[in-house]
Amino acid sequence: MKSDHSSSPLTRDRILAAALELIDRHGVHGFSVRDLARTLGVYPTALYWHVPSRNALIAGAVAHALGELRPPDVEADWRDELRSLFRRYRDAVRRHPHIAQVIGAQLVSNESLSPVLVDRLLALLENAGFRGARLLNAYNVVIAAMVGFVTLELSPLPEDDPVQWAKAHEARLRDVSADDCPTLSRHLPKFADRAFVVRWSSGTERPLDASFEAWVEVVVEGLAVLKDA
Amino acid sequence: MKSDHSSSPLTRDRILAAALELIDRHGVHGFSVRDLARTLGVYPTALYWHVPSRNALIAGAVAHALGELRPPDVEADWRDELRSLFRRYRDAVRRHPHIAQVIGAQLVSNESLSPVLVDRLLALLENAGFRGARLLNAYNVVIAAMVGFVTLELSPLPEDDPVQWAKAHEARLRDVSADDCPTLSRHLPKFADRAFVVRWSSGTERPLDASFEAWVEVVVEGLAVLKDA
DNA sequence: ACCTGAACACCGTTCAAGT
DNA sequence: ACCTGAACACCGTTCAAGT
Repeated sequence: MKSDHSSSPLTRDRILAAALELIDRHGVHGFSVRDLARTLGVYPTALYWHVPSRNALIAGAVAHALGELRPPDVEADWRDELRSLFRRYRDAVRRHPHIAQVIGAQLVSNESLSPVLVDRLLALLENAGFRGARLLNAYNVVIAAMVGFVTLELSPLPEDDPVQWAKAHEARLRDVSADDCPTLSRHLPKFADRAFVVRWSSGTERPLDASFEAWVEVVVEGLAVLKDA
Repeated sequence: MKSDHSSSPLTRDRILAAALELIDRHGVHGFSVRDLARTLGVYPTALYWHVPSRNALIAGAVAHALGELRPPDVEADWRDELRSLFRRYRDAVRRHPHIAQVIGAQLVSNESLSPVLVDRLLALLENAGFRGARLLNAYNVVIAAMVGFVTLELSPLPEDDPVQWAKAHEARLRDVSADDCPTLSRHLPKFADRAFVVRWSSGTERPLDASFEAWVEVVVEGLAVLKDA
């Protein structure tokens, strides 16, 4: 399971692959340069010859994880292509859930989406009929939609003491007063641990599949309205 | 400008307010417990009597920043209420841009959205006609939409060396080949620094106002379709 | 109840030195 | 070109001790 990295020689690729593996295991917060060096059987400072900083290591690992993400087919139906792009993206991130927070929340990760993907997405939207300012807006909407939901869905528990935090949050929700929050407490049974804010598990353990599919439809249908507005 | 915190006595509220101020100044990455203690004129360990951990400090500061966020008016038109909720949320986060990454990317921040807000949002959607599983999905869509775009828009530059990173990323984009990426390079003039991935400034300096408004319409219109599907 | 003070086990990154 | 090795300036958190 845990592959052996302590063979020679050190390359940028081997370093990033090992970094991704460590992030998968311990999360971004728990990822340290010194740990990585230990795994690779070198001095921490040896890594600085190949990669400029810890941040660059994380960004590189994320790019490594999203490298496989297939761009849309420019000639096919734009709605179908967007739907499957959204699903492919989600699947790719779910293989490395801890990177979600980095992609959503750090501009560095912009490097992790390939220019080719951007190009094909633009071509797809242009073929669909989006022009000028509408093309720019539609593009931004698609990227935000693709990344946004998954970032939230897979956002990790506090790294300190996840188990205790989950129990505390669950208790806090059960104690919501029916006087102050009548609608929430009425729906709590069906919402508990299945809705943003009203949950104490990450999407890794409890995926929000149905809501994700609804999300995809909302965005696609909304874009159709925007196009013909 | 930089208020004096070194007066007595230490309370949870004073600590969180000071923490928020430090995060505004140095970002989450640059925020340290020891710095905060210096600001407050106490030993670092004194803080641990009031707050359990650094993570709790950050979560508390975020909650402090979003405390003012006004819930929707349950009786009014649901589309208008969603539109203005989205705008209020964005305005609130823009006052403390560095917290965006925490809200989007850490489950802890769930504590920062008040149960009352959740309750009113649910009531609004129920009044609009969403029922059962559709209500759950619509709710998740709204939260993801509210948080998602802004998290991406305000995601910070790499804390190491922002200026140099921005220049490097700009250069990388200008060098995109017209052979591999014909559509992208054709639209680059209009897209440069105004679109996700294709930008090197954060939304703090270069807000994506028009795309945000498009986003709001896409989500609202898409939800209308979901409701009557 | 609330804070001091020392101590523990870490960090990321630099720079000179080796090969 | 690539890595060692020592060193710098930090961290978050614990725990016993003070008041």
